[in-house]
Amino acid sequence: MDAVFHALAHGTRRDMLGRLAGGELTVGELAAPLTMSLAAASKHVQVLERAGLVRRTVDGRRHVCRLDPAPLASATAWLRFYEGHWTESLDNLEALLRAPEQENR
Amino acid sequence: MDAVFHALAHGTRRDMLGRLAGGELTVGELAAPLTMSLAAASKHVQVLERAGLVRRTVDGRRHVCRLDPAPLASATAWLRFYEGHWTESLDNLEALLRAPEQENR
DNA sequence: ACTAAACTCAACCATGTGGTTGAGGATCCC
DNA sequence: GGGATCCTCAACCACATGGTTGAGTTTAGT
Repeated sequence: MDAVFHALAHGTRRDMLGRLAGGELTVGELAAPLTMSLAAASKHVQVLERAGLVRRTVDGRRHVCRLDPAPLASATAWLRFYEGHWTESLDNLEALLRAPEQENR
Repeated sequence: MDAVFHALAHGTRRDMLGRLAGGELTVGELAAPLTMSLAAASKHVQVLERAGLVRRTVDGRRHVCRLDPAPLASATAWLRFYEGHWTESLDNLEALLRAPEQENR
C-alpha cells in the first residue's frame, strides 16, 4: 500500500495513469509526450507495475500497458476512513460550540 | 497535490494521521510510540504540515497538532475519477466477452 | 534562580530516487 | 541477412529523504 501512494506521489506517474485510463498504450507512447528519455519513462512504468497499477503484455517488441486500478481501492478506502473521522470531529466541534460552558477560543 | 500523496506515501506519517483522527496530540505524543528520535518525528510532522494535513498551535513549550483533512479531498477526488474509468473499462471488458468474435485470451 | 522538559535547528551520514548515457536483446521490415 | 525500431539493463550522477547526534531556545516546575 505504501507502494500505491508512492507511485501516485509523482506527477509524471499520475499523468501516465490518466492517459492509460483512455486505453492501452505502449511504453513508447507513454514516453512520447514526456520531456525525458525512454529509459526514464520505462522506469516510471516499472514503478507503476510494482504498485500493481499497471499490467504489461509483451507483444513482439512492443510492451503494451493497461491500467489496473484495483489497488486504488485500498487507497480510497484509507482516505474515506479518515474523511469519515474528519466529519465526525466536525460534529464534535459543533457539539462543543453548542455546549453550555462557553470556552470559545 | 504532489505534497499530499508524498506525505501519505510514508507509513509513519499515515500512522500519525490515524492517531490525530482521534484528537489533538503534541509532537512528543506523536513521537512516543515510534522507534525513532523526537527530532525525526518532528520532521515527519513538518512534512504533514507542508502538505496542509496538519495544523500546529504552539501552547507554551508544547506544539499541539490537529488534523486538517481538507487536502485529502482533492486526493480522493483524483482517485474517484480513475475508479470511475475503471468500472467503465470493466464494462468494456464485459462487452468484449459478450461480443461475437471469440478471442478469449 | 536552577533544572527539567518539549521542541526546533543544523550538521552529518546512508540510502533512495529520478534522471542521463551507452550497450545490448528481440523483433519487424525490406 | 541487415538495419531500423522498441525496449530493458547497467553504470553513473545529482539531489532528496529519513535517520542520527549535539546544541540551543523557550517554558514549566520547584
